[in-house]
Order: sequence, then structure tokens, then C-alpha cells
Amino acid sequence: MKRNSRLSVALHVLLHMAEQADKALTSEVLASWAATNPVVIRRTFAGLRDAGIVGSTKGHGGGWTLLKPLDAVTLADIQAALDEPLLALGKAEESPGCLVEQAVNAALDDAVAQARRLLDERLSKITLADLAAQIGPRRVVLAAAGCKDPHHES
Amino acid sequence: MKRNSRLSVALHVLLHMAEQADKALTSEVLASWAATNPVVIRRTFAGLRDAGIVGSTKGHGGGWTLLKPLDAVTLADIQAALDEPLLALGKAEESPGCLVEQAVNAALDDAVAQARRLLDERLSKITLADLAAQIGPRRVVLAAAGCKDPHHES
DNA sequence: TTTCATGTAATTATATATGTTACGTGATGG
DNA sequence: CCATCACGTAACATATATAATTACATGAAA
Repeated sequence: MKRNSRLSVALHVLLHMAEQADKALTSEVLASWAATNPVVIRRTFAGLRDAGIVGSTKGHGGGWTLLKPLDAVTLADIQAALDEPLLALGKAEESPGCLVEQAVNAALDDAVAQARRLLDERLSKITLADLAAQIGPRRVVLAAAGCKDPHHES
Repeated sequence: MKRNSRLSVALHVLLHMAEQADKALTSEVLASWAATNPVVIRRTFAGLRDAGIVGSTKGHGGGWTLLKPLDAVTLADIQAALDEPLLALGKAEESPGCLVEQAVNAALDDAVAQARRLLDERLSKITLADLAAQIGPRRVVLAAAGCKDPHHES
């Protein structure tokens, strides 16, 4: 992996959890789905837990469970829970003495804030249920062709 | 510096160039404005040159010149010329075998593409002339207070 | 009380962006 | 024509950010 992919990972794992509903699933199982490390899952999901999207229990038979129905969780909820940067635009200097740079920073701050609002607005209209609905067709097509779900053979 | 600040640097330098109009300015001068290295300027401005926003000449008296009037260059033009990532959202895997992850990637690609369009739309409505107009007032205010333009004392 | 699973700190690895050095190319002035 | 200047670029070094890993503590269940 290379870039900020926490949202991608979270969505992937959450949808798999939905298929195994109700069972508490360990970080290790979740990590195998995302081809990553259990600790990465715990870190990523810590925000989701704080946001009430998932719950975790310790000890025997413990693990992670989805606490909300799929249509009650939007991508914006998840994004917010993960507290990601989202936009890659940075500034050369945060508090410049130069008047020109001050004006540049102000203009960029403005545009970035607006872009963030617009993206958030878009993400808030997509629920996990919407994504799940897009998986169904793919699975059916492949199943008809006699394929198994090719999950992480690596 | 830390993050993707090429747009910030480019805007800062371009506006300073506008104040010294017509004279060819060396990478070294431009770099001193941005508190960076001449080579960084050359790299950053290579895209702007290809886009016809600035020109460069070699040899004695050579350097960089603005080729377009300030109101003919939008932030979207500059952004496009620099070819920056813009959005920080990445994917865990680019071409996953997993159907769930395929659906996640598709949805994210969609949302990101839309956000990019929206941000670009916003940036295309701001010209360098708009930014320059925002500098004037600040400078006047400070001059009245007896301050010099405090440029990069560090 | 042993085992299992999360919680979290600390460390290492890797990727990206930026800073720097070095050298090539073309243009200008003597 | 040749020394100088300035861009063009490759190669290398450094800094920061994200992810992967290790280690250990805490709490719950058998």
C-alpha cells in the first residue's frame, strides 16, 4: 500500500462484515480480507467504534460487530469517523509574513473548504446499502459463469 | 515544507512576477521569494511553460516571464498545468480480485471524479487578477501604518 | 487461571515530496 | 571563439506521512 487508503479499507471490510452479520469477527479475520495487519484494523476501526458504527468485545468469542443497518451509514459518516485529510493541497508556509502569500493562502483555504463541503455532500448520499446493492449483480454474474468468489488467493 | 504545496508555491511566485512585469527573472530570484531552491522552481514551472502560461529563456539576461495577462489565467489552469494529485483518497488495491473491493473502488472513483469536477469548477472561476486585487488592500493598509513589505526575513 | 482478543505504544519499512548537487545545453557578450 | 550565464534534467539526499510490525497490557470467557 502507499497512499491514504483507510476509507477504502474500512468500506471493504465493513461490507464483508455485513455478509457475515451478527457474528463477532476477529481483527485477524478482518485483516485477512483487507490483506493487511490486525493492528491496522484495530487502529482504523477505533474511529468507527467511537462513532457507534461498530462495536468490539474482548476475550473468547470476541471481535467486531456492525451496530447499524447498512442503509443508516453513509460514506460521509465513515469518512468523518476516520478523520482523514481528504484533500492533498498543502501550503508552502502556514503563517507567512509575505502579503502575497497571505492572499494566496486565503484563496486556497476558501476553495479547499468549499471542495470539502461538496465532496462531503456527495459522500453523504451514498450508504453502505447502496454499495452492497452494487455487489449483488457482480456476484450473480460470476456465479452463473461457475466462478467462486476469488477472495485473496495471495 | 511537508505536503503537496506546488500550487501554493506557483501562485505565490506568479503574483510576485506580475509586480515586476516584463523583466526576465531568474530561477534564483523566484526561489528566494518562495524560500526554496532554484531547481524546485524549474521543476514546478516546467508545467506552466508547457501550458503557455510562462516562458523561459537561457543565457545572459535570461529567465522567466509571464506570457498571459493576469485575468486570462485561472487557478484551474495552473492546477492542471502542475498535474497535482489534488485528492488524498487512495485505494488499498488498484485491481482487486475481490468483488466487494471492486464495488468499493468503483464507488470511490465515482465520488472522487465528481469532487474533482466540482473543485475544478470552483478554481476555474478565480483568476490571478482576482488574487492580485486581494493583495492591494493589504499592502495599502500596512503602508499607511508605516510598515515595509516584510519579505522573507527568515 | 489459562487462553483469547482487543487497546495501544513503540519501532521499522516504504512511498512521496522536497531539497541539493552535478552536469549538459543553449544564448549572450566580450 | 570562448567565458559566462541561465535554464533543463538526472541523480542523489532528506523529511514527512502512511502503513506494517512487534511487544506488551487489559479485560473477558472457558
